[in-house]
Order: sequence, then structure tokens, then C-alpha cells
Amino acid sequence: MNEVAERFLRNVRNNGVRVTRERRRVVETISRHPGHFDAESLYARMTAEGARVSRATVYRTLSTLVECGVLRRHDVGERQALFEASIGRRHHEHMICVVCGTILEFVEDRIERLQDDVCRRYGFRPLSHALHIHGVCSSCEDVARRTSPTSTPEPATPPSSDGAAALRRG
Amino acid sequence: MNEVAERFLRNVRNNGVRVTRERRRVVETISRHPGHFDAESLYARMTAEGARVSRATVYRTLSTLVECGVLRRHDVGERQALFEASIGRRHHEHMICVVCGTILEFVEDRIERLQDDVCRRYGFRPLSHALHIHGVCSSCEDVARRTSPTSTPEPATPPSSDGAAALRRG
DNA sequence: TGTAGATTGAGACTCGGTCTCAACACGAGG
DNA sequence: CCTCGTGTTGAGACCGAGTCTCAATCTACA
Repeated sequence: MNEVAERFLRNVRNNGVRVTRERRRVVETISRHPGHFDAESLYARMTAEGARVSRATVYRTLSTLVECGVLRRHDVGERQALFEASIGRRHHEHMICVVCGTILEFVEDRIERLQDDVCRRYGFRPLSHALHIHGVCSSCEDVARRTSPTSTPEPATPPSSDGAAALRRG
Repeated sequence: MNEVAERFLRNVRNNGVRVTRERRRVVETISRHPGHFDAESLYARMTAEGARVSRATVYRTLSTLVECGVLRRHDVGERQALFEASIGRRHHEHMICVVCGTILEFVEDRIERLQDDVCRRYGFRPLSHALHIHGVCSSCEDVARRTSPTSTPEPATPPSSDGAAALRRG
């Protein structure tokens, strides 16, 4: 059990939630593979690694971990939700490449401040926010430029539909 | 057939897409009921109004209209997609009240500019973006303050899950 | 008006995710 | 360490949003 996993479980226990064998296993697997992931591939990875855990438990544990504040959930695009460890990480936004599915993260305090301004103007009390920029990352842009140097490269389908497909790969 | 519907159809035809009875009917229904809507309730409304149109056609037509640029699609939260007419409207962002489901729109050029800055820094070519702020709108805040003036009102469940539920109502 | 090819409809299907409920196991209290 | 209340699990049925199939139909161009 690595340190990240222990921090996860401490946080879970502090929320009055029982630490079961299955939850430990979920947390361990997540902490061994940092980055964004979806529920289904986590489940696949766990069963591939020999864990006897049910799909329902994986989905339930992910929700629990989000509630305990150790995981963040991102609804990016039209497909399945993505999760990401949030312990020890500050809030950030995402750029999603619609070609290769890469997710770039960025922090921009000035955007956050402008959001607060807007909320104040509207008397809206913000609880959470998400900023997703869909587009083409620099390396995919390079590839496209090399293969067809005359025309501006464009993804096959609009970002709204292809973005999610790309994300599944990521 | 009102003016908005005609503009829709002109745009559709310009995209080399056939104008069928069903598509006309979809466009008419949308243009008679402005605001955000989801595919299922549009289908329900159409059949309730006596249109003989299939669910598949409604979904297909919505995708077509998005491709033709007359509709925008928003993946807000974990449930179904929302659509919104985009003709004659400039790009805007959304604040979603997790209590009553109201969707507030706002425009903030400075945020757009900062996004462009970030993209430039990362060599990322942006195609589209979405900024969603989940929180509590002023009137829900007022209601909560009246009913329990001692404690800061808080929605029952975190915005990530309740936001979508609220949206379904909206 | 004829015709090629786009579009439709009914319903099966997919996919991400949730629910059910009996069996099980965590952990507080003794 | 043991007991017991109750939170948790697993298998698979179920759900809801959305897509696919393919024969029949319709649009729009010539």
C-alpha cells in the first residue's frame, strides 16, 4: 500500500465510511495509475489484475470517493465520466485534443477571478465549475501539417462528438 | 412557419441537406419554444402535438441541425444533452442552479481572451469550449435564507450529481 | 415526370450506469 | 477476542439516452 493510497483511505475513514477489502483494492489500483480514467477501464484493469470485485462496487466506490473529496469527476463530452485523484492537487481546467484524446491541464487564476466577478454580478453562489476547451494539440497539429501541408488540418468529425470518442482512448 | 424557422431551414438547405416534412416539423417546434431543451422532451412535445415522427428522426435531425450550425449542443452534467438555437445568438457560457435547474447565460469577453492566451501558450488550436458554473441562483438562495435563516443553505447532494437532476427538470 | 439517392420509422440494440436483495464483513462496544 | 448491528458486496436484472438496421418512402434535380 503506497502513501497516496493511505492518504485516500485516511480521508475515506474520516468521512465515516467503512474501509473494506474492495475499497482498499480500488484505491490501490487508482493510486498506482495516476491520471484520468473512466469507471469501466478501472474495472477492466482490476479484474485483469485478478481482483474479485464487481462492476457495481467499482461504480459505487468511485461515487463514494468523489463524495469523500479524494476523487474528482469530470463530465467531458457525451460519453462516460472521467475521474481523477484530487488529493494534493489544486483545481485546474482541461484542454482536450479531439484527435489523439490527450488531456492537457492548466491553471489560470485570472479566469477564476473573472468567474467570481460574474457570479457576484448575478447573485449566484458558485459551488463548482468546469472549463473544457476542445481542439487540436500541438503534436497532432504537427502531424497534420506534415501529411497535408497545403490545407489546414481539421478533425474528421466536429469536436462535440469526436471529443468523447478520443477521450475514451485516452 | 415563423421567421426563425425559415432562417433555420435556409441554413439547412445551404448545407446541402434535404428539407423533409419531419425536419420542417422539428424546426418549427423548436422555434416556437425558445430556450434549452433535450431530445426526449422535444420528441414528447412533438408527438403530444400530433406530429407523426419517430424518436430516431428527432435525434438524427438534432445532430443534423448542430452540424448545420443552427443548434448548439451542451453536455451539462451527467444526463442527457441539451440543445439550444444558435442562429442570431452570440456564444455564451452557462450558470446552472443545482436547486431549481435554472440556466443563466452570461458573456465575458475577458475570459474568452484569457482562454486564447492559454491555448497559444500550449500551442493548442481551440475549436470549441464550454464553461459551466454549478451553484445556487439568487432566488433559491433567498428561499433557503427565509426557511432556515441560521445556517448557510446547501443543496442536499453535491452539484456533480444533483446538477443534472435539476437540469432535467429545467 | 422519372429517378437516384437521401431520409424515415419501428424496434432491436448498445452502452454507461444503477438497483435489488440475500449473503457477508467491518468495527464499535462489551 | 467475540458479538452483533448495520453498512457493503455481487450477480445480474434493469434503466435511460442514444444509435443502428433496412425496407419503404420521399426529395430534388434533370
